[in-house]
Amino acid sequence: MKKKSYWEDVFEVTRSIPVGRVSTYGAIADYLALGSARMVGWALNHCHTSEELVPAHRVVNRLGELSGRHMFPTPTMMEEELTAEGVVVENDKVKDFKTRFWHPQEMH
DNA sequence: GACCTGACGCCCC
DNA sequence: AGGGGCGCCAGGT
Repeated sequence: MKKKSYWEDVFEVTRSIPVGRVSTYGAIADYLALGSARMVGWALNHCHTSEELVPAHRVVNRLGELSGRHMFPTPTMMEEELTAEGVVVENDKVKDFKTRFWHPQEMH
């Protein structure tokens, strides 16, 4: 069976996140049955290895916090991108995160 | 080959 | 409600 590297799956799911919506490491990990949300963060950390652009800024932790913002070229880039897409970011946290939350299950 | 760290999450106090 | 600790998988040193 052809088994793509799990980070490829993470990239695909991440790219499937609609504009203006956000997802969480835990949701993606649960959807892909990775068993650990850390693997999602780790995979996105190497998202630059993928030739396809990965909207990693749409992935936040379970609290809706931009925990990965410090890993971007600039700490404010993640917030800028989200704001540009219509997502309100307040104090490094997604406003109305509960409403903005998108689960990979929805695309199926 | 062993130990430590990491873009996290859940349980307990 | 807030803070701290343990568990998770993989990679780097």
